[in-house]
Amino acid sequence: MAGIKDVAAEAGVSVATVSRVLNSHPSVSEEARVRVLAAVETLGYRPNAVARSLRTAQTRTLGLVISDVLNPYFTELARFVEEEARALGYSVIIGNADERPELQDHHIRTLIDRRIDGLLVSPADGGSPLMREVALGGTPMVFVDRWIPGIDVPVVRADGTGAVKDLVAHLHGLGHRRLAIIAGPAATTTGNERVEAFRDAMRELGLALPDAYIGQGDFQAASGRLATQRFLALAEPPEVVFAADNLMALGALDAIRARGLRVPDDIALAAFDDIPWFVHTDPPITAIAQPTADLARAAVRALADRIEGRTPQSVTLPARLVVRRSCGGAASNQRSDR
Amino acid sequence: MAGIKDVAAEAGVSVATVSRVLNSHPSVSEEARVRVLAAVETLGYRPNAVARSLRTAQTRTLGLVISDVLNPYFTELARFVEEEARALGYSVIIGNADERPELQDHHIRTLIDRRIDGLLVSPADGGSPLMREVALGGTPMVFVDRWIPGIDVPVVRADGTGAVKDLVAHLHGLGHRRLAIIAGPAATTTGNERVEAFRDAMRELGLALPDAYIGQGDFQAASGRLATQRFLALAEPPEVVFAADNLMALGALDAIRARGLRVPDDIALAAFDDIPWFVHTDPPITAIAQPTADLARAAVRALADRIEGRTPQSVTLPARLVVRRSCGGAASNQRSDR
DNA sequence: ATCATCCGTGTAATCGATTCCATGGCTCTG
DNA sequence: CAGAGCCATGGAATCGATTACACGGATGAT
Repeated sequence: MAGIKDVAAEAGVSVATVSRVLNSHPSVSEEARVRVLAAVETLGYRPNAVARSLRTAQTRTLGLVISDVLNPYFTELARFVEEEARALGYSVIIGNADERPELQDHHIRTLIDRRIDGLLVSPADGGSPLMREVALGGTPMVFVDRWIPGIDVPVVRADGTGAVKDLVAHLHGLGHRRLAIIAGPAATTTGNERVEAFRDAMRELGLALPDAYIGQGDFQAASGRLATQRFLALAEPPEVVFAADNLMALGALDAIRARGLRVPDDIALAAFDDIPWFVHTDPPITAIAQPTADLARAAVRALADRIEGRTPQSVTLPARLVVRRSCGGAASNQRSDR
Repeated sequence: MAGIKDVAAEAGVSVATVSRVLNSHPSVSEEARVRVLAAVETLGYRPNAVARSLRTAQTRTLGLVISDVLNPYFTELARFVEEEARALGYSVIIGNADERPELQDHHIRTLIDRRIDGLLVSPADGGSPLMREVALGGTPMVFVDRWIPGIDVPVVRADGTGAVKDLVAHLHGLGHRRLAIIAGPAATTTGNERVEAFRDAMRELGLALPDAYIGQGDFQAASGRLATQRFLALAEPPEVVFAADNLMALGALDAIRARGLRVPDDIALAAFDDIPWFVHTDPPITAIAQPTADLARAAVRALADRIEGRTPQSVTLPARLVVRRSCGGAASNQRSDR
């Protein structure tokens, strides 16, 4: 593969001049420029990004570590992150932690070794020593969706409290009183916040959230299934199950079906995170939608700000309730999404 | 950040010795080894992968260019590709082409510039000049799922002909005679092959596939919706719609619902590509499942073979039919997947 | 005892770019 | 017309690793 030296030889100039042309440095004569460009063209020269990175100490690459690529919410997030990063001239390397802290650490380490310019993380746990070290070590970093208290890094996330309040009011209005929730891992912020928001919203309406109505999940479908089986086995099962993410909602749906029950007639179901498939399930599922694209864009911009010496800002955007048929009532096939 | 020189100084040896220890070169005294390791530990030294790559001319990174990350089939593929690559000591950079050839070219170019060791591609089109050039240029490359005729590169894919035949027999057995298909883009191999397999299977049963029953899609939901609307507007609409991928099936489901029809009573539906969500749609959708994990593993291994000087092999694995309720008949909620 | 081998180690070249500094020619100014 | 300043350019240092080569000392064979 042709190098800068070959181009210099072909154009009859020095490598310094070639480099200047390629980086549009002002001090280059028009004649040299055209000669270099012609040489680049005939040789099909492409600069070696590895060599350039070594010298300039920047890779124009961002690392994105997410907890589960198979979760459509994160897939979508990743897609928009890449889009915005590309617009800003960065590439993205995605690391899938699969909700496993040690895998998360593995990815963070390789990304750092590769000298990525910045790191976007949705932590799978409450904070590995490594993550703290990296943040303190000066690597530009931004948390997205989830964050870790005590690590001083900008956070870009959605605030679901308003939407959860709307949801609880909606359920209350439909006559439901016994509401249960499948929580996410206690080690994640989203795992806790959603339960708290739910509990608060219920309290405001004078409803209690007994411990038996709090299932412990891990953001995976199987845990949603299990938690729901427990709910259904209670002497007084809940009238509504609210899953803290979309995969657990699917597990819940499974468990309900397996029990021979029907949604929403026998039991209602709602989920945090709206995904396209919820329109097509039986029945379509009422969900809380996050502004995924905006979150992704804001996160990338915050990270780019940090990298390029500007002051990054934490961003919190509101989530909103999308009512479908899974909780009963008249709300029908409305095109409330997209 | 500490460099190899700092480690050498700390350990009281030369950089060469440090490098030897780190690369487990045999000619190092036990004493030097422990001293270097200790120095590495106290300094928290991590080798700079960029510098190493420049010198060794390998990045231990694979590029994966897929046509649509939001398509669960490709998401899953990407996830298993990363898993296998990691097991083999490679990182993966994913490029999402969004079914747009120019975006695909962009990703290929940046990946080449970054000197990835090999490229895994599921081409979005019939073959850009760039792709041909890269393949000819000696970059190790493997096609996965889709491929480009005329480019001599190993192909790892699923063969759906058997499963399609099973599907058509299943439909025929249920009494369906007017079968329609929503095809993928003609520029993709999967777009054509699936139609051909369908047509052949029908012919064997003495059925014709009229042009009006071939919808042109682009593997996106919207195109499935459109094609289905056309089918339903025909004087004699089909009894079955078979979508060549999962997103178009979803679009078809939308169109059928919008028309006020019911699946499978009014019209049957089946899809190529099985995804977890198909279990939860209304009704669960009969689909042709690809062995995604095996495909991903085979593709990565073929690429690693090529990179490491062994002879890579093309691999074709059979897809299989998973019967659910969307085509009618007795096939019920069976757990036929996973 | 002598010479060849081998082993552990260090010095320096190398990968392919960017960039500091020196240089020579030119223009501008006083 | 001389000195200052600027511009285009090239030579060489540099980034942080790997590795070819040289070298001295120890070991083994004859």
